[in-house]
Amino acid sequence: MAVKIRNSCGEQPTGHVDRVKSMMRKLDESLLSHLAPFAGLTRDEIREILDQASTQRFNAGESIFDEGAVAERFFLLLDGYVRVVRITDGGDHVTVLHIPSGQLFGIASALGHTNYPATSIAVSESITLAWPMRLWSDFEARYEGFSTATQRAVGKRMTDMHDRFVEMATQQVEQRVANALLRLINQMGRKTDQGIEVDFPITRQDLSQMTGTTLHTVSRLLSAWEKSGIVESRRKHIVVSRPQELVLKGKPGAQH
Amino acid sequence: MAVKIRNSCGEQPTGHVDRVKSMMRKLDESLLSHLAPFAGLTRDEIREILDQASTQRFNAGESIFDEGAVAERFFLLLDGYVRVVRITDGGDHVTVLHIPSGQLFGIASALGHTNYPATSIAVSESITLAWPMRLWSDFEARYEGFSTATQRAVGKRMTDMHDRFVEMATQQVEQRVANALLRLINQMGRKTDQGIEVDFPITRQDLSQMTGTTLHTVSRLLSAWEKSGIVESRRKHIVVSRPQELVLKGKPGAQH
DNA sequence: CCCGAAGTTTGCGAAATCGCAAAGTGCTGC
DNA sequence: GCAGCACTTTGCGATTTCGCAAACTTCGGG
Repeated sequence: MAVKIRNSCGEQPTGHVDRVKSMMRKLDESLLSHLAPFAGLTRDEIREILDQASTQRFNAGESIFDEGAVAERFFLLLDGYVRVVRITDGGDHVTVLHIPSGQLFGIASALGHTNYPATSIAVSESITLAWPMRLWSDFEARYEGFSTATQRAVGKRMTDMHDRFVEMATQQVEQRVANALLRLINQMGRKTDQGIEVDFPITRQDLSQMTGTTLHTVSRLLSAWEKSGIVESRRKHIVVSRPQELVLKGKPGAQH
Repeated sequence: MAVKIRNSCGEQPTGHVDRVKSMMRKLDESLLSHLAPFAGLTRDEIREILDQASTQRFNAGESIFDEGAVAERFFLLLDGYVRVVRITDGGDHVTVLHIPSGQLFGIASALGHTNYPATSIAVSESITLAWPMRLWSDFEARYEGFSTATQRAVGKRMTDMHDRFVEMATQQVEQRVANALLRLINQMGRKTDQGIEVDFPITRQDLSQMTGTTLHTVSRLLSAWEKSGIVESRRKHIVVSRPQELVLKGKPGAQH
């Protein structure tokens, strides 16, 4: 095994950039072949799909599309992470959803929409493929399983949303934050020596926007958890060292 | 204009029962022809669809299907109202959604599910049509527009859900309850002399389960609003007499 | 006609969470 | 190497909302 190069505190492993560069050079069929919406398609079909796609790179913090804009394109996240947010009249940001790489997003057509219902922002450097939205119905008609796979994806997001809604309606802040963090490390976590780390830069404010609380309260909770040895955190980094104990915090009736 | 017969306080108008009876007798093509999923289909197609359906009647409070059960059938609500709830480990009930008549529900297949993700309960006497779930893909394939219409319906429920999530994350209880009540009278309201009444029996507890609060708090809010002349309520009945003022209560920064 | 169940109201103290303020800390660019 | 900005921490009082308790009201059934 290669010796790990420790880069200046908290950067993505060097592998990332290389991967990105290679993606930008050529679009390999194998990029898509193992993803649910394209599983089972022939090499030629995938080639066809790739040839119609445009690649794009986004820096962390860059917006990919904005709420209300006409939905001209739909996207596949090849690498990185994307956050979907809604902004209220009062200016509050609420994070509706996180997209890990490999998933479609901005799929307004799958929901019968002509405009994007929310804003998408890259939370770490991200690479996307994008297709003109008019191809959506072609894809559904032409490619076996595409439609089913996207339905399933929509269904999953729907039930996730319900889960979070129920959580918001019934649990208190500590439980909500604990569960949000657990979801993050489950779906977008990276193993480290000290535990599982959220795989993109994340602030207290970000967490508060996912859970409907304030950055202050999140800070207090993380401090408390850090004292109990459940998490370790640095600026924009959160490592969960004892996930099982965090699970307890996420359940109603947990001890304090 | 006919003189309105005032029936014993708060019952459904007599027309309801008659309508129900006539539905039970024969299934008329006109029942479906104006509903989005079936719009534009021929008389014969609708006949075909109706012939495969089974009709069922539910009393208020009766469960139509339960969370987790294998999704054997999908439903169309012909008359009445249905509430979709999730029940937490802690036993809390959270209302995810209300279905007005004319809409499909229990459409797990549209979301790629094999089991119902939530429980459905009739909140007033309700009549449903139901089809075996295996027909879902037939319907999608055979009937022009069915698929699109259901996608749109799913999309609408998705954005509604997002809206409510954002609301839950950012607004305080009074605003949430005000908005919930406004949605109820907009979508399932009935005009009366005193204002707009929620068209099915609804308790403080029900409202609290829609908004993530307690029946006590809802009671206090309704009492206050009643004092200001915004609503009038009797046991299980809520009439909004001044909707515009309720809209103000639903906005952040409203005066008290 | 009365009784019991279900739904509603209200008071009051307790708890959770916020909001504001101020200070600390780490990172980046120059 | 330093300045400035972004992010974080923490204290404390204010506010919202809950939780519990008790009484009241309405309705339907026997």
